[in-house]
Amino acid sequence: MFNILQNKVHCKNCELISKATRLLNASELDALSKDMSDVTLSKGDKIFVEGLPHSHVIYIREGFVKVHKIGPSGRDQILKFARPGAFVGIQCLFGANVNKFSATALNTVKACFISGNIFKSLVNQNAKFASEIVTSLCQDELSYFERFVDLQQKNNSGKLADAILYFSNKVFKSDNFTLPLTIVDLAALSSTTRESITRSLKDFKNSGIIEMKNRDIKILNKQILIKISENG
Amino acid sequence: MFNILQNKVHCKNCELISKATRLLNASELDALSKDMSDVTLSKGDKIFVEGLPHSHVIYIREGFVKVHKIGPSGRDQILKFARPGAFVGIQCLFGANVNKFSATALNTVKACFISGNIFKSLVNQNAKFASEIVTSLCQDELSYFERFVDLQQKNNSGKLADAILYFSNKVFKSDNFTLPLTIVDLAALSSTTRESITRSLKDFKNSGIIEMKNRDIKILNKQILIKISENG
DNA sequence: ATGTGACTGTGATACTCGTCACACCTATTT
DNA sequence: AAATAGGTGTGACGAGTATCACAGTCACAT
Repeated sequence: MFNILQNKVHCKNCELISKATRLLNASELDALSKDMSDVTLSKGDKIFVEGLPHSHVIYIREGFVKVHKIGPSGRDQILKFARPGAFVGIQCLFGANVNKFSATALNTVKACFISGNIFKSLVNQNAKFASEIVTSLCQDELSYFERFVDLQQKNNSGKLADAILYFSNKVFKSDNFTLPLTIVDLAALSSTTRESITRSLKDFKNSGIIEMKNRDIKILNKQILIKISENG
Repeated sequence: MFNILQNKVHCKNCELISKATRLLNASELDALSKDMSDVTLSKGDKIFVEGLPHSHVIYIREGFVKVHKIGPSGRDQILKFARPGAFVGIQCLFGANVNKFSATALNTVKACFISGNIFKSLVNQNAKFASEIVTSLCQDELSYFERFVDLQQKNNSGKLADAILYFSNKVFKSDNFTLPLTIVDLAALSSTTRESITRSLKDFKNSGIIEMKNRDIKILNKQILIKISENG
């Protein structure tokens, strides 16, 4: 459950300070630090709930967070993952006043809750900080464009291969890792169904492309996985 | 073809100045105005080509622009439309140094080409301007999220209904309008095929939901169209 | 030890939709 | 007048995948 730490560290001494925050001056850092709450969340905790009024921007310091949204058919869809160093909820703060998506902790997460007013005023008074935020929003949106066309056009195997390669290359930087997701999450990420993911995974195992026990994955033939991702 | 006007208007006198640009001070406005080129483009002209190095941010003053991206299967996909008042290419300027999407004029377009360096320096030195840019990026991204889940989960009729309702409600604010798109574009927008759009349109006509001659559309039963969009 | 709930595997079935092939239509060109 | 190109309509077909139903597994609580 939500656990607000008493002895929180001042932002200026935080070793996980973001690139943007580093550009704040002393008084801005003080204001931020005074305002923010340092929180530890457990697996499954909702950080953000779609539809509720927006209140805080969240800075992820540790852990793995899924950012997801309910579609018109009621199926949940993972938009992206937020990992240490990422802000969650900036889009809702500036672009709406309600949460347009949810965010859920996939394991133990340490995060800083920054009230929207403070965050907005920092953007409004410090151009360097704002510029850094612009940069991260832009990078975010570009990768989202990529995903957009990929998910539209690839078949289920291709989408699953993408997901596995994402974890291998971007997250764990290893061919041997433990998925922080359930099969249902994998389906929400790949925009397909639980059953289809099961079947594709079975294909991959039978073809000797991966080994998988519980959520431990070992990639045996990355080249084929890449081919499947490209041709799928 | 590209036609650079000689007698360009100073930005401070432009009646189509953007909300963000209005927040620049006199010297910043001068710098922007001195740098930018005022260009008129014809239908079909490419404003931006995916894969080429990024050079300018484009501000649309008149006309209708499609922003599109080639997917892994080679099919083109429309990410969004840019209309008067919108900047195109900010994401590529800050998030990459090559164009990650294309932009094409759908009719006669008047646009200002602003060199990337100038735009970046404005964001870096004027927090109010930057904040406005952040806001528009955020709004943009939220509407992508919406589209993202919609296109994943709706059937072809639902997606087509969405497209028609978009033009009726957001663009022309009328139930009677001329589509600025070909059927092929409609397919790229709805993330389906030309043939499927033809068939769905035929359904809509046969059911008395719309009338359509060439690209003139008249919505006869908007309620049903909304139902199709919601249930599709 | 028994129940409960979250998660996963799998078979049968139906249906949407993408693909291919071809015809047609309107401009514009030569 | 013929040729070419871009855009559109339509029929037949099959692959891919969503859906449904049910069974099995595991962890945890009572």
